[in-house]
Amino acid sequence: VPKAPFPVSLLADTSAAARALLGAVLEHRTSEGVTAGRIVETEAYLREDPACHAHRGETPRTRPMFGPPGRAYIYLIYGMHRCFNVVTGPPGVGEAVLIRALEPLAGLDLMRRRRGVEDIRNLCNGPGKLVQALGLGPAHNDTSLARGALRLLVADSYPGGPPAAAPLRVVPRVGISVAVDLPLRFYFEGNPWVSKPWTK
DNA sequence: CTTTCGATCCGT
DNA sequence: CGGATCGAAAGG
Repeated sequence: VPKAPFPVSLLADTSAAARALLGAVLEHRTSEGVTAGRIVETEAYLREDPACHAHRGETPRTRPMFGPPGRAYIYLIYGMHRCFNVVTGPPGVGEAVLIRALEPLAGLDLMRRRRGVEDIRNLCNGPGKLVQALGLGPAHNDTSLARGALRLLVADSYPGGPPAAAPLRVVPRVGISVAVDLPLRFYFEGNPWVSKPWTK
């Protein structure tokens, strides 16, 4: 099965992209091995959205968000974790889709080693967790997802097949303090790999 | 320059 | 429920 890159044309509209990315595969190849997972939970962050890092304009940190779609935006949060985004929208518009959870597909033992946990359910069910499981870091920030060690692929082109069909859930986002009611979080109902946000 | 605080996770 | 841990961004 040839591995096809995820069509960048599907990233033009950020909300639609957040939906379209459900089922796509994120794969990272390193000397340690290959890790990959299917995207099962996303959040859209928009230009006129106060919860969006790029809302107050372009800064050194948010620069990747203003670049062309199909690249990575990875940032440090709480001084210890990192979050991975797919840059979306036209160049010059600071928008992106946060990847919140993956269904582990490949390299599970490597993921376990990197995460320091055994339970498969705790490998990629959170934005910080999946970054750690895939071994992503600052070096991947602002890199292309079309080619290279970190790739975004269409679901059908990856061993494991496409995701099962289920009702789409569109609900408020997790962990933000502004624009808390915008329905910009996407996942399929009943998917067991979706994160379980901390009730705080 | 100083202070604040976050698109999180984990152990208790 | 509190702590870790640090840099970006806001405030003075």
